Parts: sequence; structure tokens; C-alpha cells
Amino acid sequence: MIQAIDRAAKVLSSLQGARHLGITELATELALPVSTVHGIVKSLQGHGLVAQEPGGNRYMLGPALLKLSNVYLDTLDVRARAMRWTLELARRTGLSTRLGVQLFDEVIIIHHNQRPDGSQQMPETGLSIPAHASAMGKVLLAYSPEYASGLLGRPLRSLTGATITDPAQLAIQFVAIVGNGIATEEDEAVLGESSIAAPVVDTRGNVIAAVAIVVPSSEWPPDSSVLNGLRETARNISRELGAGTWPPLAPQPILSTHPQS
Amino acid sequence: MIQAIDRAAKVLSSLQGARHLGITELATELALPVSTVHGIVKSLQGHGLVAQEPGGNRYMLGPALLKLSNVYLDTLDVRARAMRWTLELARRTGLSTRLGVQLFDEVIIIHHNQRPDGSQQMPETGLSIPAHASAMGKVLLAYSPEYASGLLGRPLRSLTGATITDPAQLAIQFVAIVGNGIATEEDEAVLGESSIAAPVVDTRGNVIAAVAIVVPSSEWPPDSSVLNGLRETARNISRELGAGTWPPLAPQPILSTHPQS
DNA sequence: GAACGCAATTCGATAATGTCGAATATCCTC
DNA sequence: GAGGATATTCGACATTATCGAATTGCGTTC
Repeated sequence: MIQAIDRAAKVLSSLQGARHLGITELATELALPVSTVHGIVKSLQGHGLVAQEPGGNRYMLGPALLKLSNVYLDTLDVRARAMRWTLELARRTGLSTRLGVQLFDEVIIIHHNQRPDGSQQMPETGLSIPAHASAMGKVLLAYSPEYASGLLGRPLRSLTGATITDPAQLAIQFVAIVGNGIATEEDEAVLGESSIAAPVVDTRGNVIAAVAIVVPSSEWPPDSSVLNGLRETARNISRELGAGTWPPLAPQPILSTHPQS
Repeated sequence: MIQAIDRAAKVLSSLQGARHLGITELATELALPVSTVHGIVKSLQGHGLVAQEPGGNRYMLGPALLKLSNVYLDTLDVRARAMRWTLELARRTGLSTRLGVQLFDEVIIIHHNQRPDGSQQMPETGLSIPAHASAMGKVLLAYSPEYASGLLGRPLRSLTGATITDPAQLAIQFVAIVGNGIATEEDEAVLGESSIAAPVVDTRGNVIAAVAIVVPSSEWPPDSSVLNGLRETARNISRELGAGTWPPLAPQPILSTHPQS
């Protein structure tokens, strides 16, 4: 990992958390000399990745990120393919649907269909949710055991009283998820909101995304038509991506203890 | 400018243009050794700014950009303040409205209100338009003459037959824009679409964004109620940001030829 | 209105760091 | 199954980023 780039990314990350920061504040946060941070920030600013707060000596994230992110979304094959299916699913179930991918310990929502009841709802594309507190996250973790085992080693944050932070409990859920291709979550990220999710698979059998339906906790558990709709949607998207089987095969079993020969 | 960061940004930029690239292709494009590019890409990947194309040896932009960009939008005070006014403007005029900021030679749309006629329209937030071909861009350039003069030195790209690429002609427009606080554009970016834009000013009198109304070229020129609506909207947003006067004062006159004493 | 103090910025010496070419591994094609 | 091309690893070298000190600029106080 190249040091300067690593540090630059950390600067972006800090600004992501704090919104507005001065050079000195950044330097403190990253435990680096101010002049070093200054150089990094100016370099990022030169590419529009960071911007000067209007009329101030503080810095914030820059507009180039918006342009890049727009291209990122356009680049995603899954997204383009999935959109019509999740829209259809939202229509049929009357519920809001999501498509998400993994970003380290989080799931990030790459597409969102609002509940078709005409009410005013916040667009969710771009939102991130800790993976362990999200049905989509659980799906993604269940199919990437190497990553999951790392995550379960660290302490997990509780978002609501209902967030499951016990590694053992999560591990059990993962097994169940791989078993039937469906993950659930009850009030674990947001009170009053629960969700169910299913994996999206590509040609080579990798789980590359998750589809979810958000169910108001008052309507929990969803009836089986919702569940079947979700399954069907995940299968349709996966098929369109060239996947062979759905639900996907269990991830390669964790290598047993003997050295690979 | 720190070399490694500069190069990393260029990698992102290349991926922005080409969507999917292998290490070798990137190396060719940037005229750098493959191993150097490899190091850069892996560092970016380590932060989710770049991602491996599923099942491939090629790379694309990464999901972290989406998260960053989302925070960027939330960070923007102008945007939060302007949203209700541009919505109102779209309602009153029956036309689509935009809010944009400058990103070097382009304007990037940070908020978009669809035409309220219920038709299906593409969301435009995140789109970028060459500044010289956009009414918002002309506003922003007109009020930052140092930048504008640099831009006019370089050859300008023509997007439609109607794009104005003659520096002299643009310079004349800039003077007019500063004069009455309104810029226009007729088919210069997209055929069939014209627009008018006005500056948004902050406390210190800086033009930090532009508001625009998109007018179908078949309805051009817009009648004066549209124009007044735009003026009023720009003034309202600016006032909410703490601006004193609107339209903004002319930018500091270009220093005359004698050396500053 | 002047002086203080803090924060941002500039500068230059130092050595740590990234860079690059060659070697190796891996993937895809024929 | 062999060949070519591409990605990846490795290590020596010198370029390059880093850091501390000095300077500038700004906001705040008296």
C-alpha cells in the first residue's frame, strides 16, 4: 500500500465523518504533521476531490466525487440489469426494495425503489448500513466467510436495541442463510423497519450483490408471497447475469487445517 | 502536488472515462510502468475507491466513491437551502430546474427537479456539462474571470452545432451576464434543450453556485414570468445564505497592467 | 484601530519512500 | 497442452514525500 495514497484516502475518510475540518484538525485526527496533511489536502484539492469551504480555511469533500460516483453507478452491470426487476418487485409487494453491495464492513445501497404508495420518501441510494445489522449485509457476509470471520472477530456496533452483536449468533444465521438463500433482520438497523434479502449471483457463481425488501416491523413477518417474490427477483437478476444455479452454492468450505498440498 | 496522489487521481479519472481497464491499459494511457500503476491501483482498491471487475483482471471505480459522494451532497449548505426554492420554481414554471457548481471546466449538477408534468425523466444529479456550453457554466465563469480567461485560452469543444466555441463571443456574453445576472444558452449543450441561469451568492459575495431553468427549445424564448421566477429564486437562495446584495457585484475588475504596488 | 495568538502556508534538508525493470505467476487463447 | 499476454511480486536505487522551522495571513480581543 502506497503511503501517500493511503493517507489521502484517510483524509477523505475523515472528511466523510466530520464534514468540515481544518488542516490542524485533520492533522490531529490522523496523527501527522500539519505540513504533511497540508500537502495531501492540496493535492486532492487540485483534482476536485476536496474543496475549500466557501470563505473559510476549512476543507470538505469535493465535487469530483459526485461525478466519479455517477460514473460508478453507470458502470455497474448488476445495477442496470436489476433495476427493472426491483421496480417490478416493489410494485407487486407494495414495499420498498433495495439493491446493495458490500463495502468492507458495510452494505452500500446502489439502487432503491420507493414504496409505490405515493408517499414522500427519502432516496436511499448511496446510504450505507453496517453489514451485520442489515439483511443484505448478512447475505453478503454469509457467502464470503473469509471476510465474515474477520468481521466477527471485532466488536460489533449496536444501532438499535435489537442489533445482533454476538458473533456466535450471527454465525448461526449465516449457516441458515446459505441453507435457503434468504436473510432477515428485525429492527436491527432502524426501529420500525425490518427487511429480508437474497443473494444476486454472477456467471462464475459469486455473490456480487443482494436484493432486499423493506418491511415495516408492524407487518412482520411478511407473508410468503413477499418472500417468494424476493426469491424470484433474485433468481431473475442472477439469471440475467448468466448465473447457472440459484440459490448459489455454498461458498468453498473453509479449508481444513492441513496445509494445502 | 504530491506525485503519488496526482497519479492516483489520474487513475480514477481514466477509469471514469473508460469504465473498465486492465493494469496494462491504464499504464499505457498514463504512460507509466505497469508495476507503478499496479501499486497505485491496489492502494486505491484497499480503500474501495477502485474495485476489481467481478471475475476479471480489470478494474473499475469502486463503491467507496458512492458513499463519499453522498456525504458530499449532504455537506453542501447551498444545496440544502436551495432545494425547496428550486422545487417551488419548477412547480410555478412547469419546467425542470437545476442547481450546479463549478468543477474546473465543467458544471456539475448537484440538484435537479424534474418537470412537474409527471412524465418519466432521467435524474440529472451528478451529470456534468462543459461550462462554456451551459448557462450555469457561463454564470460561474462570468464571475470568476481569472479562471475564465484561462479557459478561453484553450480550444473549446463543440457539443452541438450551436455550441459557442469562440472565446471573443463568450467574453462578450460574460460582460452581459455580470450586467444583469442572467445567462442563457440555446441548444448549446443538447439539441432541443435551452436554459437560463442565475448566480447564487454567499455571505461574502462570492458566487458559489448557479440555478437554472431548462426550457425546451420549442418554447424559446421563455416569457418574462419565467425569467422573473428565476431571478427571484436566485435571490431567495442567496438571501438565505446571508448574501447582502443580489445580483452580486461585478468581480474585482481585472487588474490593470501596471504592477501592483 | 492596533496587537495578540492561532492556523494555514511556504521552504529546504534529509532519508524514507515510491518507483521502476526484471523475474515469476496466472490467466486466457489457440 | 503449449504459447502468449497480463497481472503480480521483488529488490535496488534515487527520486520524492516528509517533516520541523520559519513566514504569512486571519480573526479576535482589548
